[in-house]
Amino acid sequence: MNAVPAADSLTRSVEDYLKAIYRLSPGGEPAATSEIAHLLDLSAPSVSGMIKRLSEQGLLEHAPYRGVSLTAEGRRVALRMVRRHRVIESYLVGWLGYSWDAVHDEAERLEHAVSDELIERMAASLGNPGVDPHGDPIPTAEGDVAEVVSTPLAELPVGTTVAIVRVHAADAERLRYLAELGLKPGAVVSVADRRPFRGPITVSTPAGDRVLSVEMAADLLCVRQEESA
Amino acid sequence: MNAVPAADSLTRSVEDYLKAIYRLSPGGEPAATSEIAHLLDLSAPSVSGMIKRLSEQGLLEHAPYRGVSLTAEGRRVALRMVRRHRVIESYLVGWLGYSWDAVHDEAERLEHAVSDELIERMAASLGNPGVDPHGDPIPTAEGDVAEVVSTPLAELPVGTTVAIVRVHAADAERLRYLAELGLKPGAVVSVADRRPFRGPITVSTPAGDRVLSVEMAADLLCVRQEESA
DNA sequence: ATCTAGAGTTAGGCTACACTAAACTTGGAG
DNA sequence: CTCCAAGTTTAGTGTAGCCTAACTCTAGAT
Repeated sequence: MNAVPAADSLTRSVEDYLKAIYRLSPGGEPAATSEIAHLLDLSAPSVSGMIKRLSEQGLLEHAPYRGVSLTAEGRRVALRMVRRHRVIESYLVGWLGYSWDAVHDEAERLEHAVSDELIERMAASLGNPGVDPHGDPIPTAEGDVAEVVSTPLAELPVGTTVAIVRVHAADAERLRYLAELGLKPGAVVSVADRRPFRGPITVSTPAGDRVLSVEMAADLLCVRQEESA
Repeated sequence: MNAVPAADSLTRSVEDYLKAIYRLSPGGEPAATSEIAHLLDLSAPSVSGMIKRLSEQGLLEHAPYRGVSLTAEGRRVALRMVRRHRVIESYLVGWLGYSWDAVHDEAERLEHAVSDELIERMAASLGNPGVDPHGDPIPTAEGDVAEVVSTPLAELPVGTTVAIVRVHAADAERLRYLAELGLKPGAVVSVADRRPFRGPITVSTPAGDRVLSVEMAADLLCVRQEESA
């Protein structure tokens, strides 16, 4: 009745730890125990214990009191999980009518259960997209990520015209709100006004002006748009 | 990062036990510890221990040394898992190009990870089918199962014309072989010959005659076909 | 140069779920 | 009616992964 690959068979927990550490070390610099604990909603000692086990397994490099970083193998596993997560999110939005604010939890559970086969079939049926519904790049099956250099809208000067390429809002409510405002990946907007002292930012969109807090604008990653014509 | 329903939160193991017990008590009569152990590939003491826990949780009725049966609540959970399993199998075949012999393991893992929401969306996108690719009935979200009364092809007399409604082969190889022979749910066949002493059975199909062992024929569940014209 | 707050680790404990070995029930054979 | 084999349960362990409490290290303030 049961017949799971089992060869590698990393547990859900292990996969979550590796993914979290990957998230926390964008450049490869070590991640702190407390950061991991906070991200995974666990106690610091639990994380300490798991770090020890994963180091012994060769998935992490641990300098006590100095933080952890992924080994090549750990990074491979983490990227595999990220690919899974983003392919699943894309599939749910693309084929099953989910909205982009509702896919995270589902993907969080499914990413541990799907086979590589299924992920590849999902990706293929979507035309092997390069980014997920939030604009986050989907690593290839070989583990390559195409990171686009982008700037938070919050840091752009007045007058700039940009395309939103990525939306990093954590929670569903924000995502829903941003979608209502038309602020999704692909949208072309320009910064119309910025109030001082971290005051609200006004952006012009094809559908009208929107006023955003700085925190909200920090979630919108943009690339400068070439002026056409 | 994690936000799973959690309210009910039965573990994978528990879900597997309940599903196994459901499978073993088609009529509600108790299932034996050893049968459960065999089906789940566990030791008998492990099963005994779990039975105790699940009885305390009100999911099982346990008469020591006499076997276990599901409570109403246990049955509800089991049927939910069966629905999940069969909807997933149907979806993989219907939309992701899987063949019917390749879906079992995938469904076995996914059934524990999907949300009710996703199952309903999958079912809807298939037009809420009543049976899965093997012809097994899919319980409704409310927990009703429409069992069709069927007879194993192995028990039919020569001359009978039947429609195959359900194929119970356990392993992928057999399923692949049967598919090659055109012996799938929906196929209309008639029993052309039966050799004595559990000898081979010959069935006529639109695509030609097929010779099957009794064991193979026992996997093909059929309903008598009304003679038309 | 020292002290101390805060981060990190170790110690010890708990639950879920598996295992083997040993003890117990049951029902059928004699 | 007794005995035994098969099946079941109890007893005792082990591992994964979590927790709290207590201890240790590091780095910044004085």
